[in-house]
Amino acid sequence: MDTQPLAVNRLKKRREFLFVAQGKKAVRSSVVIQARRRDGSSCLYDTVGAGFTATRKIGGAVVRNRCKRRLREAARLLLPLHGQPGFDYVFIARASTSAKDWPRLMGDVKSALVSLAEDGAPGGKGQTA
RNA sequence: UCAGGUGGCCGGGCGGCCGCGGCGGCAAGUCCGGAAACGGCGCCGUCGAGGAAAGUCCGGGCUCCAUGGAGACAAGGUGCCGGAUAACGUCCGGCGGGGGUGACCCCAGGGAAAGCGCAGCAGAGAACAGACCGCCAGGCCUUCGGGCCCGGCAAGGGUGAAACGGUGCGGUAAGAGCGCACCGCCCCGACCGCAAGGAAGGGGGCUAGGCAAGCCCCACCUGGAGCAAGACCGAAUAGGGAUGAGCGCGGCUUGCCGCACAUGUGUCUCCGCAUGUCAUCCGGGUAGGUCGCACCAGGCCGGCCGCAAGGCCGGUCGCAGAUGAAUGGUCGCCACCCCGGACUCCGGUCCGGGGGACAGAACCCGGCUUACAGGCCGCCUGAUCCU
Repeated sequence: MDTQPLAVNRLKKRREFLFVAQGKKAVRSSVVIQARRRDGSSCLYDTVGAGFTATRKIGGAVVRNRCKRRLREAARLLLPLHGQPGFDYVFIARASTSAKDWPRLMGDVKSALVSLAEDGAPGGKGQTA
């Protein structure tokens, strides 16, 4: 239980997204979050990774950009508090992400992160599968 | 004032709190990530989406590939004339045709006496037309309603997208450009215009049809692919080359096979298994990284030329550069619009609630097309009112 804020770095490569997609996921009405523990060899245990996705199904480029920005802001505020060190997260926008009230969107993100942390390993040592 | 036409412009503003990307300056460490290439970390300043950034439909710049020159053919595109432009299928000014009382709007608008082809249905007849109903003279018959035969005709009806000129008068048995007037059409055409084209006037009794967005003919244009272009740097693994060291025998297809041998391993032998080279360097090159990458057919202001598109000259400004993709998230206030309520000196005031479109640069320009809440300005037209 470290109380220090975690450093967040962005996932940018396609293979990183595919890797995280093999992990657990938590579904809320305005967001889907996937999480997976990174490989032990190259792991930095004081950081978390974050990536953002909005499919074409959500809307045009304007809507998808807005969804990713809102999720990015939510992740910036919540991930250092509720993310698990050594894990990578992928935030997937849903149809209601762009129009959801900001406090409710934050609530969805927070509860999804918390349930992923409980599900996963107490103390950060559990299996990813 | 109402209705309409047309050209242009805007696409909310201000402020908290938190955050992102570029550039410049200062400051930098035995710092962080990475094998490396390279990237990152602090502070200050500054800049940071659109009129369509969209669709990717044209035209260029730029890059690589191909290419001796010229022509022919094929394929695709363009299609009145003149101008603008780097260029265009764009723009401007004209011409012709069509629509509208008008401002104005719309038009793929070359060629149908080069050739082929097409015209469904309806209708009597549709391309060197045709006679169903109908009209008329004569003959015959008659139950006096009309019918039949032979000939003349195409005015009227009806069909159609289109029926081989229209209206009127004359003419005739009935009719017909048969004759005449006007309109239309065809041919010639002084003169005007750079041209498309216009056109006074003259002649012709009317014949010459439509579709080229069916093929075609004519004129002109076009090499291909695209910034994931392309250039540079550059792991691991496999394979290639060079040098040095190592290297037994036999076979041949000359770098492979077989045997032997060597090395490693299990305590040693037999036997079994594995390897048959090692070191250094070079080149190509994947993941990855850097450049390309933002200063130009540039914006604004003024002057001159031009009806205009636009051109020339001078001044001034520096104006996004991301790459799982920055330019934001959130909360207030104001302005605008709509709805409800209250008050009112009928102009508004106050309170509450709601709304703000289409849409996100991706190498860069010039256009086109399409989408769009709401709003502003100029000019013009037609009504109506007042002076």
